[in-house]
Amino acid sequence: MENEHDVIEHCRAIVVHEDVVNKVRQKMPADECLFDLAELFKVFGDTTRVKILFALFTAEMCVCDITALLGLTQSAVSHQLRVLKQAKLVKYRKEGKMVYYSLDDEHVKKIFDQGLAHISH
Amino acid sequence: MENEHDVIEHCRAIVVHEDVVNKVRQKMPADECLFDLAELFKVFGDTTRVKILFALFTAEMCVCDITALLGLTQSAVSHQLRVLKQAKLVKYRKEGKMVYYSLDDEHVKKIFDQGLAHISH
DNA sequence: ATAATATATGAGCATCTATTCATATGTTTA
DNA sequence: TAAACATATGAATAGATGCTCATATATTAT
Repeated sequence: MENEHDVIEHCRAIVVHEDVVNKVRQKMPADECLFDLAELFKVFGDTTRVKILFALFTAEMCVCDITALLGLTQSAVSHQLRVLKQAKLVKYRKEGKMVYYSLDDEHVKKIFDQGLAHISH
Repeated sequence: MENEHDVIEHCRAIVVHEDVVNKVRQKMPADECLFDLAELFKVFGDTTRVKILFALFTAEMCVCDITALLGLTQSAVSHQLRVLKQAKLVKYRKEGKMVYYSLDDEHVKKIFDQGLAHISH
């Protein structure tokens, strides 16, 4: 009963465990879901954005504050805030000519905590 | 007492909230820690790797199985397994000419669950 | 209205990264 | 030993990404 498998690319696959593959395939979330998840983590995959999010754990900050904190250009910070905004991770509030950013998500902290737990072995 | 602030780059910064910046700076983890965290999330920031990890939630799999499941080349899968291995997210076991990969981390599932919670608003 | 200031944004560039292709390594079978 | 096969890996390439620079927008003060 193991001989009638379809030939699967590159592995000459009389050995592929079709039962395992099928079981796994059933339990996989939809492709779109996995794509969106990767997109979310991509946002977390940059030191500048991680720093901004960590900063916002502590306090709401204006762009100028964040720029001062990180020692980057205002432009660089603004570009990254846009990415965080698009990912719905931060929200903003305008007050005069200043714009105050704050967290807009309850999950980020938990995700970061688990991440920190991983890297400390 | 707000007038004696150092001039901080690009913002003419009589307005920067020095107290806030200082408080935030105190609570920031070490740079190296933030860097490592971003590196970890970078690993999660790719659809192929996310798929591999999700697959391994369900079962241990050989490279051939994973290749069949994802419809990629064996080389592509192998390269990504290396990345996951280096990040200590998967471990492997050799059996004859085949190599079986499985999860090597308790945090990934929790991180992914929180991520999924975020993307479903 | 003009100047000053805070933030946002488009273009360009340098760097990084995921895949492919070719090939190497290591194991099993004939 | 030679052939077949599973996996790993180096080099090359195409596409993505983060920063800088210049400039636009919007608000406040003069």
